Amino acid sequence: MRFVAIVPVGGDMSKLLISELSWRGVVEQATPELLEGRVQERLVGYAGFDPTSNSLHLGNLVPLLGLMRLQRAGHRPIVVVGGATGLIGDPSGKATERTLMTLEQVEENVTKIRAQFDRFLEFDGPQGAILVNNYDWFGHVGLVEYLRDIGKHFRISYMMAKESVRSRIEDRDQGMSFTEFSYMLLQATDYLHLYERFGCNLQMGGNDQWGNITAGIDLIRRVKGAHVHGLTFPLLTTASGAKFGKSESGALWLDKDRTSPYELYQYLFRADDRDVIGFLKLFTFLDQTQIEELAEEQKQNPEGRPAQRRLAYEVTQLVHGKDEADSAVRASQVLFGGPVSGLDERQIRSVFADVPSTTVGLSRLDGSGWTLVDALVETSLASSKGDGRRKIEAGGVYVNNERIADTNFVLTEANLVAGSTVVLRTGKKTYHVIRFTPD
RNA sequence: GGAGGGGUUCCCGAGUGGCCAAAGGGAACAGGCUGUAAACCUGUCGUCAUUAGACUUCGGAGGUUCGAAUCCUCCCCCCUCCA
Repeated sequence: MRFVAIVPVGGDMSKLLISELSWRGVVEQATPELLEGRVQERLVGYAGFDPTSNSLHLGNLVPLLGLMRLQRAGHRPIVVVGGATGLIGDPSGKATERTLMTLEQVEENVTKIRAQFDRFLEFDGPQGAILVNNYDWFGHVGLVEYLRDIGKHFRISYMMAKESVRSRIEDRDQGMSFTEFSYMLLQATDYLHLYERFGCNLQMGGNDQWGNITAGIDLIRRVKGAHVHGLTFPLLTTASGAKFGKSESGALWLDKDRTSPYELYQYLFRADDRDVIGFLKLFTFLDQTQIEELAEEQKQNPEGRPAQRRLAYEVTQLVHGKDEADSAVRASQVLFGGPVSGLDERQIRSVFADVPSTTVGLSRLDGSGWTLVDALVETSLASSKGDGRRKIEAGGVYVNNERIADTNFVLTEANLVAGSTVVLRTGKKTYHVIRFTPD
């Protein structure tokens, strides 16, 4: 991998880490000894990822970067994929009971997610990251055994007092199943297990995880008499109140087949001025000086978006690598740079790689041609013909970056750029490339 | 098991026989302004249809009625209290 861990020795290690995380605004809550830099031993820190989908998403990058920073500071990261907990469903931060996923779904998601960690963490060497699936230790535990060994350590009043439980019980028409109520026990057990097996002494997670994390800390104290630590990250919202990491088309995934590098780049490129510096601290490895310089540049030249530009590039590179990041930049330059009609074959190709695209047979343009409305629907730029027509009427549809106001517009060979391509756009920034192949 | 309250269009939430494709808000989408920003303003927001209009929708299945999201029957699910 790309980096070499700094390996200082001694009690300052955790102090360095915590001060690094602090100036970046990564710490929402932490246990006092950790926060005050009084932890002497090397940290073995874990973060859990429940397989609620077949890919990690942008939001997962926060704990993931937490693990990366931990490792770079000379500590040891553990990734827990929640093959078991994913079957139960974490009520934390959820207003409503969730439908259970099937075992097959979870297994499939676990497989896909596991593979995504490779590019972020160093798994080799004595301080190498460890990846485990909690189904490995939950899959065969019997209920009676579990209730005796773990359940006995939890008082109902303690569990009821947790925010995740209380808010649901208090809600007049929500309530909560025993299944979800039990979730915190499972997560606490994870921590205990990792403590016993790997000497794990830190759990990190989003701030909604605080209750689950402290449940684990308390369990370990009771069972082992040991003192371990916890840390939570702030939950991100954007300045305008939207959830971070959700675009109009849903979550931004780290899997390039679900969210292309170009889309990821564009999402970050559009970050609010008020958010962008915070995001740079949170999502990049740029140091304090570099970020201050960018903040200054941003102030001088907001329309140049130097901070957003850098943020988008850094994150895209982190997630997809340098080549993908470069081509996302190129595609953006081409599409937002001016008229598309003058594009040559090479530029077109660089755009293809990343921008959402559709390939259709050239014969679609034969005869009476392909109506623009139909093309919008087929490329998902419009959700229905009515929607497509409305967008055209409102002046929000462009063919090769030229506004089309006629709802009856028909695409023909005359609209091809570089002999094979039509660039559709709705609104200011949603592009879709159609490639026509001989058939 | 008993009593009561609920399930409405993406979300919240009004609607208790026709004036309901269904108020209001949010989200979202499009336009304007701009910096591919924010804020603000405007429009749209079930499907098809250029229009007229047609069709599908209010947990599910039946039924009453000229006509049902609204009434009746059965079923499913959720909440609260009692046992």
